[in-house]
Amino acid sequence: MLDRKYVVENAEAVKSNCLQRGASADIDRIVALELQRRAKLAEAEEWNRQANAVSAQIGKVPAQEREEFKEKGRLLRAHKEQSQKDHDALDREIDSLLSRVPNMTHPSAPIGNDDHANLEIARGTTPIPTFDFKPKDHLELGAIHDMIDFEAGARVAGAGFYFLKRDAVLLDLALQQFSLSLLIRKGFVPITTPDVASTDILHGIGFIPRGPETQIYSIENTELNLVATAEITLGGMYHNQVLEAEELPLKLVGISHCFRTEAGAAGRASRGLYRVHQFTKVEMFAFTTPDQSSSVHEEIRAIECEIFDALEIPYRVVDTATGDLGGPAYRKYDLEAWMPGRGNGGEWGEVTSTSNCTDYQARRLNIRYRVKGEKGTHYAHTLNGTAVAISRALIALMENHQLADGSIKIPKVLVPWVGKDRIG
RNA sequence: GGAUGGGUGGCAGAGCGGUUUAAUGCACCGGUCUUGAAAACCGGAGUAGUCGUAAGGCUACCGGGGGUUCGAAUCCCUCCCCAUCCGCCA
Repeated sequence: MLDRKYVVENAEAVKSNCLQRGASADIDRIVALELQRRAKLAEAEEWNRQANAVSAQIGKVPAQEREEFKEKGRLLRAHKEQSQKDHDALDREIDSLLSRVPNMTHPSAPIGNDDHANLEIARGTTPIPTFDFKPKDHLELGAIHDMIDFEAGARVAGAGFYFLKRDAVLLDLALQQFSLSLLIRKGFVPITTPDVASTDILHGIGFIPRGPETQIYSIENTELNLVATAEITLGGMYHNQVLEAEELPLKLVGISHCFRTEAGAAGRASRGLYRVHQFTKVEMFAFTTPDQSSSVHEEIRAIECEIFDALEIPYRVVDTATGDLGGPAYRKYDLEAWMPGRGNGGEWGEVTSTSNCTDYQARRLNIRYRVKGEKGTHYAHTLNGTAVAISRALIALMENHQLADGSIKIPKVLVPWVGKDRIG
């Protein structure tokens, strides 16, 4: 959420930002309502002040005059209640309008309506493989080695769920172990998080759990929801907390299951593991001061590259265009891995994403930091980035490392965890 | 899940309907004293919103929400959390 004061004072900049991001938001109305709200607040406070003054006198006033003062107090409180009610109504309306206004945008982010405007800015060290045979997709490879069981997943939980079996399980755990230990070496604090979170935490991060197009599974008769990413729980971890500036940047690496309804995604290219309702993800998260966030964002991006280079998977890095940033991101980089089994002869498919959300999430979550010796507090900046999303990493890994006989080469860095250098 | 006791400023801890602008102690910052330090003494200090060029006002905040009252940290309801005990259980 943006700062109201900022919106009032920079209405034109906010408007043009909304335009670039394809967000329809009535900024003029927000500004007008906010000005009304402030006036109502001043009014309510003034009634309250007068009422307080009357109440303070009652104890000292002679008994026969008390009734008169009480009546005066009642009247003032009634005025205060009315002003307060008006104020609260304005406040709620502003809040609901403001929650649909996206974050401001990094000046270097490419401008455009959707992912076609995304800008490729780098490639990984592993070249796109050339096969002297017809490469199989991960579904065929999975079937050969009995690694993924979609039919059983459907029987148990419906389409979009699956069982990992045999070597896929070893790969799953190997990817987690490898990425986690790499991040621990880089100073990230390892964390396993709840797989559910309350609705207000989801709102704070920028998810809308109960809308018609929600991506979120909610638990009936509770305020709990299955998390779509550990970003939700890691960000929520410090809800309403004040951090010390000297402990920033605070870098976390969390492991969680991720649940997504994928409502409205039917029909999109989604064979196999690419778009599923549940997967496991190793996620980076950072709390920083405002002047640290850009460099930490670059650091997270570099770590994502390091991981996929180490996995010997070809990828490109994309600077996400304004129209494709979503609500909270100020800037976003995606890693798109080469997936030989996608489309006709291979396609890029998103495997990681890292966002600098500046203070957009921290404002609603009320996560602040304090500088020693200075008065007051400031909102922290939050960043998130995928280390490894297991399902998509598996696709890229299996399809890129396949050999003519259908066997799959295990990248060197995973061999210690898998216990062998080849599947099949 | 049941029973009981609790949630007050950075921490400890009083207050249980109106001089509370939340006592007091510790920790913290500044000052006096001292060659320096300690001790002692004096003073200061929370968060947020809002008004004001400023100095400085004002309002809210004693786990969250609601209620009673002219007035609530204090009384009532409700939810959450913590502690201890019991039950159950990976």
